[in-house]
Amino acid sequence: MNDEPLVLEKFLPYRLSVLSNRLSAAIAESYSSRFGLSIPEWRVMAVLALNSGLSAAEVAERTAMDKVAVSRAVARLLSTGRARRETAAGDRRRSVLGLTPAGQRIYRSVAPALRRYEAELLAGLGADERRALHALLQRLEERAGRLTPPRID
Amino acid sequence: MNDEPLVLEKFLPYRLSVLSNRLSAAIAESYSSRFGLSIPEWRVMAVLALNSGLSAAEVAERTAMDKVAVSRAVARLLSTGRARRETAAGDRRRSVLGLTPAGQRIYRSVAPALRRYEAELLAGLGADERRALHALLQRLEERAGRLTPPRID
DNA sequence: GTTGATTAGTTACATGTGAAACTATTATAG
DNA sequence: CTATAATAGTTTCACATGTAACTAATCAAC
Repeated sequence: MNDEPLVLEKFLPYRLSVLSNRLSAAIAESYSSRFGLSIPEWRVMAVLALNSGLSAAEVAERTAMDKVAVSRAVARLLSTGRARRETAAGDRRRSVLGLTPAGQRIYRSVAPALRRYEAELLAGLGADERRALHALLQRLEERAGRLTPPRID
Repeated sequence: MNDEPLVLEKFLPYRLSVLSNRLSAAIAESYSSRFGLSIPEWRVMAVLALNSGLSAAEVAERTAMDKVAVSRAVARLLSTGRARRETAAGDRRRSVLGLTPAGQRIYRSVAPALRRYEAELLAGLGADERRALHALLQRLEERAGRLTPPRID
């Protein structure tokens, strides 16, 4: 039905991957060089900053990370004094996570820089274009969730 | 100037990362389970299929991979009989890469499935929306290239 | 042409990552 | 209750990946 060749540079998933990797690398470099944070650590911090008291599994949900990655990121945040952990009263399997004051300070230092960066990235777009981008991404996200994976004959 | 919290789920680089990882994982699963190809191997194949005779460095450019990743992917493609390599006449450092017939068969089997997948992904969008998406991505790509990295005070 | 600098590509090392196995705790079935 | 299953989180192992060091070939300068 469609026999055109697959040109990598025009293939949407590839373009998203390249763009995303560029952005992530630039962003990660900033907080890694300043605070020695990895991407998983920063994601956990970003979620805990606004949702104190989550369990590891809940953090995993909201960061799109798997539980192993969360476990490791939390372990490092604990050992560097940036997160705290208690055991949930009533279910001693569950942990109750939060940032320490030191962790909160780091978050308040990193978050605005990343928001500025995002703002610069979007600076070329008008309000309508931003809305369009937002809507398009949302449609793609939904659709990606439902889609049946590629089937190679 | 802007003190709103950074909500991960609304942060553009994060959204792109999650979407891109979902798509890449679904796609990679298909050719990995069918042919044992890794993402780097597939990318190299996709480029060589349409540009036979490239050197490793040229492949690296077009796939946005670094030279080490290309070297390893090529090594595996050679050992599995899917790529061939000669030494460039006139510059014996340079390699001249291409797919073997076996590699071409795999490409012709995988590429249409991925194009169908992309088509399904875009099926919800009208022609105008696709153009808008294309244009927006292009603007973001350009801008990401120029942008100064986030500066944390 | 010999020396030093560059370029192409590979190898080594240290670290990151995912899948599966494991521990501890809680829930469910009988 | 007791036994079995399910859940939260950690650890282990094998493998992937990035950085830096390395080898080989070419280029540039003299």
